[in-house]
Amino acid sequence: MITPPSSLRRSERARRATLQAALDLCTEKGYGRVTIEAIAARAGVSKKTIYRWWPSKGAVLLEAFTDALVDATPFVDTGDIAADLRTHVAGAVALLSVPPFGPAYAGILSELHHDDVLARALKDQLVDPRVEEAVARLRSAQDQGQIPPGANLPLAVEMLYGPVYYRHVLRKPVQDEETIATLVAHVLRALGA
Amino acid sequence: MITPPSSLRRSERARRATLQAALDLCTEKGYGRVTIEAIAARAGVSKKTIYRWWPSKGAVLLEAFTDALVDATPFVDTGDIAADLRTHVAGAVALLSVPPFGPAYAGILSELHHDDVLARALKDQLVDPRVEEAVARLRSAQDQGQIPPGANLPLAVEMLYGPVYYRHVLRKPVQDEETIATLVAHVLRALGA
Amino acid sequence: MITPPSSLRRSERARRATLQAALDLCTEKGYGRVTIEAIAARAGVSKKTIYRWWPSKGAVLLEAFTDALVDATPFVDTGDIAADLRTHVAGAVALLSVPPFGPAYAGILSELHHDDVLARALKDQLVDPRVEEAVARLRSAQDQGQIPPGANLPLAVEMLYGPVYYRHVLRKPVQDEETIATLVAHVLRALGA
Amino acid sequence: MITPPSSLRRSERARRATLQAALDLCTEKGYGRVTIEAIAARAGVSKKTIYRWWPSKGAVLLEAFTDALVDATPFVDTGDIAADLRTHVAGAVALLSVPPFGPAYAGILSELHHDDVLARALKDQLVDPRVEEAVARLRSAQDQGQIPPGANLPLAVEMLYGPVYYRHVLRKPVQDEETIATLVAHVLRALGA
DNA sequence: CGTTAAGCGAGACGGTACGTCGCGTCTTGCG
DNA sequence: CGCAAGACGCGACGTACCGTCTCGCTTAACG
Repeated sequence: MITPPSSLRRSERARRATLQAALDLCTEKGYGRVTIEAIAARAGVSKKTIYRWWPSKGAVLLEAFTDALVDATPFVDTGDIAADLRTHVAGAVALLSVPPFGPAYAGILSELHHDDVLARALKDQLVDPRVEEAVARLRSAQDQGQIPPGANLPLAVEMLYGPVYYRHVLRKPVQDEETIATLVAHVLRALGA
Repeated sequence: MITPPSSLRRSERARRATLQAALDLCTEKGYGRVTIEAIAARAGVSKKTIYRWWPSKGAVLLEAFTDALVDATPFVDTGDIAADLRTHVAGAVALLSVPPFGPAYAGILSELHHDDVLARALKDQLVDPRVEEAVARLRSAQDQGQIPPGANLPLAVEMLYGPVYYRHVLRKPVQDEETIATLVAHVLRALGA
Repeated sequence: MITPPSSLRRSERARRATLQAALDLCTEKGYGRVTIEAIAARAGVSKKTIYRWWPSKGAVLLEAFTDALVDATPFVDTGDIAADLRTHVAGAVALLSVPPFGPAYAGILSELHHDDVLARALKDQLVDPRVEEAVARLRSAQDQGQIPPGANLPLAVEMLYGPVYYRHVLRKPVQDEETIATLVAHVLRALGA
Repeated sequence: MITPPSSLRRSERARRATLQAALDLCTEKGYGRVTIEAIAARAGVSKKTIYRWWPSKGAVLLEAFTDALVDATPFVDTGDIAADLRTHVAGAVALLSVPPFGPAYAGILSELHHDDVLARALKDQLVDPRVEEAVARLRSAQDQGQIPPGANLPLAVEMLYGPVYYRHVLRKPVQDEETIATLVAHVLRALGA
C-alpha cells in the first residue's frame, strides 16, 4: 500500500501471507513483539520482499487492519441519525475490542509520532475518509431537520470518536452499548438536536 | 519514581542529569529515537544506574513529564465552570503543543499497550488524579446549580479530554482557543446546563 | 567456457559485454567487490544469461583472463635457454603487474579452495598447458646439451614460477628484470647447467 | 590481534572460544563457508564481541593460525644447513597439509587482495618474521663457510618457500620428503654451496 | 574517625532485530 | 527460444540497543 514501487509482477501469495502472518503474530505476542524478521519467517517470505513493498511493520499492519476494517463497519443511513451513529460507533468499538485489531491499531497509533510516512498513510487511507463519511451522514440528518443548520459537524465527529480513542490509548475498558447510546445522545444534544 | 528500591544513598545529580538528558534527546530526535544507551551517554551516567532506578525509558520520561506537569496546569475554581474548564483544557493543550512534552507524552502513550507497569504508573500517578479533580470541579458546579443533578460527569470529562487525545495521537493540529471554547460549550450543553 | 550448454543460439554480444564488464569492474573496485549482480547491470545483460553460460564469477573472469593471456606471453625458442626463460617469466610478471589482470588472477586463485569446478578449469586450461610448454622448452635445451640429462625439469619450472606466485599472492612488489635474471640463473645453476 | 582497542577487561574465555570455533568450522565446512554468524553461534559469543576484537573472519583465523604455527615450526641450528632447511620446510609443509591449517591459510591468502588490513597483519606478524629467521639461519651457515659470501639469501628464501606457496594455492599435492630434499639441495647449489 | 558497603562511571558481554546486499532460481513478456 | 528485466526465498552482513554483569572509585553511615 503506502507506496508500491511498480506492482507489475508482485506476488499476491507473498502479500497475503505477509499480512496474515503479521496479524497472527500480533494476536500471539502483541504488537510490540512483532518483528519483520518473525513476519518473514512465519509467512515463508523473505525480509527483502517485505521491505520491497512496505516501509515498516506499521505499514504492514495498517494495510492488514484497513483490509479488515473496510467491510466491518459500513456506514448506513436508516433515516434515524441517533441509531445510525450508535451502530457505527459500536462497530468501531467492537473491532477495537478484539485481537488482533485492537492491539494492532494501538500499535499503529504508537508509531505515528516517529514515522511520518505511516502517519500520512493512516490519515489518507483511514482517518480522513471515515471522518468524511461521518460528516456526510450528519449533514444528511441536518438536511432532514434532525440537526440545526449551523451545527459544527466536524467537532461533533471528534466528540464521538474522541472518547473512543481516549479509552483505547489509555487501555480503559471499552464502552458498552449503553454508554455508547448516552454518548451519542449527549453529542446530538450538544449540537442542539 | 514507579519503584525506587531504597533511595537512601541515591545520587540526586544522577537523577536530574538522567531526566534532563531524556527530555533533551526527546526534543532533538523524537521519543522513538531516544535510547537508554543515549540517555546514559548524554547524562554522563552509567546504564546500570538508570536500570537501578527506572524499569524502562518510558518510566524515565513519565517521571520527567510528571515533574514538569505538576505546576503547569492547576485546577482553579473561579465560580464560572465554563471559564474554568476552558482554562484547564487550554493548559493541557498548550503543554502538549511544545517539545519535549508533546512528543514525550505521545511516546509514553505508545508504550502502554506493551508495558503494564508503565500503564499502571500513568493511571495512578497522572490520569486518575486529574480525572478526579475534573469531576470534583464539575460536581462543585453541580452543587451550585450550573449543571443538572443527574448529569453523567465522568462521561463529560471523557468528552472534554477525548478530542484532545484524539487529535494528539493522530497528530492533528492542536485546538485553538475558539475551538476549545466551543468544545466546552458543547459539553456543558450536552450535560443539560 | 568451462561448460557451455549448447551455444546454438548464444548471443555473442551478451558474451562480450559480460566479459568486458567483469574486467572493468575488476579494475574499478577490485575482484572482491565484483558481483554477478553488478556485472549484469553494467553489461546490460540479465543475471539469468550469465548463469546460463558461466557457473560463477570466477569462471567469467577466468575466461576473460585467458582470452587476454593467450597472445600476451608466447613461448619462443631462440636457442638461448636463459634468455628465453627470462623473456617468458618477464612476460608473466608484466601481465600480473597491471589491472585488471593481476587482481583478476589473484581473485581466481582465491576461489580455488572452495570451487572445484574452477580449480579444474584453471588447471586444464591454463596451468598444465603452460607448465607443459615450459618443460618442453627446457627439454629442448637439455637436448642441446645446455642442461644435464638427469635434471628434474618439472621441479625447475616450480622453482621458476614459485617465487612469482609467492610474491603475487603475498602482494609483494613484483620482480624487476634484474631479479628475474638472477632467478633464472640460479635455477639453471641448480639444474647443474 | 591486529588492533585490539583497549584489552583492558577483555574476556579470555570469549577469545579462546572464538578462535577454536573458527578453526573447527574451517575443518568442517571449509574456509569459504565459515561465517562470523556461525563462529559466534558455535562459540556462544555475540557477533558484537567478535567485531569488537577482530575486523574480519580472516583476522580471526589469522590469529588462530599464528597461535598454532608459533610452536609448530621452530627454527633450529644443528650446524647442518641442508638438514635444518629440510626440517623447517617439512614442518611448514606438514602444517599446510592438515585441516584446519591448510584450508585456513589458503583462505587467509585469498582475502589479501581485497583486505589491506589483513595483508598488513599477515606480513607483520607472520611472513616477515619468518623470512627474517630463515635469512638469519642462512647467514649463520654463510659464516661457517657452507654458503659463499656473496649469495643472495633473500632470493634463496623465496626459492624455498615459492614452490610451497605455488603448490598450495594451486592445490597441487604437497611435496613429499624426497622432493623437499631435492628442492633444498637445488637451492643450496643455486647459491653456489 | 576510620571501615565498609552502597552507589557510581565505565564498558564488555550474550543476545535479538535491524535494514541491506548478493546469491542463484524463477517467471513474464518482447523480438 | 534466447534474452532483459526483475521479483522471489534465502542467508550473511555489520550495526544498534537491549538488559546483565563485573570492575575500580568515590562517598556517606555507622561502629
